Amino acid sequence: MPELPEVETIRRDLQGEVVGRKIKSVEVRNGRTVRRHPSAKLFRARLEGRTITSVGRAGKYLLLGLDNDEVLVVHLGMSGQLQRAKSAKEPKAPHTHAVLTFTQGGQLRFVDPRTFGELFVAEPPQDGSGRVAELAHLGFDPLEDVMSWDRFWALLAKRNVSLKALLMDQEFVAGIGNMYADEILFAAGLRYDRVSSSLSSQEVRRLQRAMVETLSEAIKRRGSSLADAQYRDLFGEVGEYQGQHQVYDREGKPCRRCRSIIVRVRSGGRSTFLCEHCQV
DNA sequence: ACGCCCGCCTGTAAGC
DNA sequence: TGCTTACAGGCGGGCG
Repeated sequence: MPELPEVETIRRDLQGEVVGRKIKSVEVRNGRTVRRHPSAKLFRARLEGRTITSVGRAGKYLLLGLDNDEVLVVHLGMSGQLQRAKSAKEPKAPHTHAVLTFTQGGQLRFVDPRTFGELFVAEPPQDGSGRVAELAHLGFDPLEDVMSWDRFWALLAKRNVSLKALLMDQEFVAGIGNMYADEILFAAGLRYDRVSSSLSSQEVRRLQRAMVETLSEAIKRRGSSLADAQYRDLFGEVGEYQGQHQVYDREGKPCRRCRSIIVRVRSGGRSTFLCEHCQV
């Protein structure tokens, strides 16, 4: 399940692969993928003939800047993948829902078995924030928007939610999902159900540090690929960070720090993994 | 304000 | 072995 580290890995690879390329044609093979648009035809018309000028990211969204200042937004959802094909002749993977063909040859393909992902073209950002209107709700970026710990503390103090709910709230901080929320909370030594406003200054500092370091390290290892909804990068390769996981998907295994057994609890239909000894 | 549920999806794996 | 069921979860919406 692609979260910030996986999306950032793809963003960095895309930069060298698609910037400067002109979109010759667009094929939409599953209309659900472009559901924000009235029709696939209108989606295609917004892209054909455009050149990609930049590749950005906002939370879990990829932002492909176009030469008319519009933005192709790519959201991978649960199971979305972008695949770089050197030639149109390469066989298409099952669930290939959209294909961009470049004038210089080669394709960018969107593959998404569970179809939670989507593509849409957004109007140029209007308000000077640099953010397209559809993504205006997103909170700060944990890696781009560095803030002092006391400002972070002030943000936490305003809320009375569990730490896990807060970390996963895209309107608070953008890019963290179920998996990295658990890993960050382990690294911070904090339980998922601690109320955000109850943290001491030391705990706030630990949380902020854990957030930045966990996500940075995961990017260095090119993200996490698990058995379910295998994340793959632009070239079909798996990530390596799953080998570093401390708690996520490690139910029943010994904590790498204290050897206690990692437990799984369920709430709201979601799993949380934690070490009850290391996280207080 | 917040917790929790549902619906949207399909591949995988566990259970009978 | 073969069928059924549960599970994975990002996100938007709704309900209490």
